Amino acid sequence: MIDPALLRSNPEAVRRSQEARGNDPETVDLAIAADEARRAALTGFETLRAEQNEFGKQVRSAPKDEKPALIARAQELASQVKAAEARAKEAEAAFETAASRIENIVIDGVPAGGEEQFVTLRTHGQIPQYDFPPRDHVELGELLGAIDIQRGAKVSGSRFYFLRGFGARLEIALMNLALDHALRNGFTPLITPTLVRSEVMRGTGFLGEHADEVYHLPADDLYLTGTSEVALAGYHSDEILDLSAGPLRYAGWSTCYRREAGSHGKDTRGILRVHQFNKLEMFVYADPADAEHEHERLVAWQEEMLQSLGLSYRVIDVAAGDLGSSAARKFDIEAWVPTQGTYRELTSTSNCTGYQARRLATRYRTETGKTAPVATLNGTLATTRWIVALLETHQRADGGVTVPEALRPYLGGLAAFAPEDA
RNA sequence: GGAGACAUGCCGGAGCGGCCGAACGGACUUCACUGCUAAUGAAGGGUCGGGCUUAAACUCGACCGGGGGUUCAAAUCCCCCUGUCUCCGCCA
Repeated sequence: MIDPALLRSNPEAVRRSQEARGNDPETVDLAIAADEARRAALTGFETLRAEQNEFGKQVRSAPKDEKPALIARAQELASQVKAAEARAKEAEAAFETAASRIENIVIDGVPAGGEEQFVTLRTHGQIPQYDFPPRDHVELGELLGAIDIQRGAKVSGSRFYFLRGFGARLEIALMNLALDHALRNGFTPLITPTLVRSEVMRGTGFLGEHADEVYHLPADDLYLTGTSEVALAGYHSDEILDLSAGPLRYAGWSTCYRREAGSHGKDTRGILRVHQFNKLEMFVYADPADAEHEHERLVAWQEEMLQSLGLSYRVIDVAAGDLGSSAARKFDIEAWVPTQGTYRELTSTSNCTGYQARRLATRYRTETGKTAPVATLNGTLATTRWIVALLETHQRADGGVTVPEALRPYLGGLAAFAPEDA
């Protein structure tokens, strides 16, 4: 939710942001008009209401014989108030609709334009070279008995899979490595519900344009979350947080469910794009003044993870037109996937400033004692998808895979896994 | 699955349809007292929005789980929803 005060005080900035995202800047003028109409309707209602309240006091203290006349007059007033209140509610709803078309204000420096207009901030690691034809993760997964896609499809359909043996252990190890990394950096682990009520799904903005990405269970009117961000964002809704000791950092561990409705034919091979996977997600409630620094910290922690796993990657500043509606800036880290000859997204971290928190009424107390929306940030610390880059990057000519040192303690010291171990 | 009770501010807990933004306690903040702490005394409070403002102050409206309704007037009466708890049954 956009800050209505900003809409009034600096409509130009809002217009610029909408343009950078490729949205119609006219949405801003419509929202401003709706805001004015809303305030006018509200003032009308409140004036009448004040009159009615005053009248009520007279009725109470009037002598008995004067009461009938007063009540007759009061009845008229009551119907006027009722009508004015209905108008005010309508105007309020109209404003909310208009305001919802305005996405979060993009931070200065974010590249304008669409998906292809991202800026590469830095790259890390050499692009790995092999003196044998590298196998893709599906082939490696089969050789190692680690990934079973055929049976995944048999049991649940396309984009489902079994992780088995080394693959299953690898995912758990990866999640545990990430969890320990989070713990060292002061995160509180949280295992979140993956089914949420419609209000929470709506409040976190996932039932907007991307509603068809979300699994819905109509019998119970519950939604399966595509990321623990949903539950983590809802966790402190309607609360005033104490941020005096620094930001509140949570590491949410959950299974994630995505319909992938708009991506038919895309990444159909393997486990790159699936309906169900696990993810360890960082989620931070921060003072808005500290949000951009915190965002840098989140990227840094993500990079530490990828580096410790020996993956080559680039960090990109995602273009405005490719940001989610709540994000003011987003950094993706894409790891090199040898058999695809390109970088693929492994992590994503967004700074949502106060946009998400305003709608969820998550506030903190400023120095003056007033409340203001907190800034929320999120970022991936590990997901199932990482297995793709891990297997492919660390493969050997015999189809075996070297385990990065950081992961070994989580695999009972295992340094490598070969087809004959399967 | 069946039956019932409850939902009030940071917490506990009152609350005849108008005198209730809400008693009383506790916590908290400020001040006083005390060499310090503790204790004691006094005072003060919430949230959201509108108006007016650089801001504060001021002022108006709304908020007693959520949504409707009755009424001139609802924390209070009625209906629906959600949640919590208790008992019985069932399953583990």
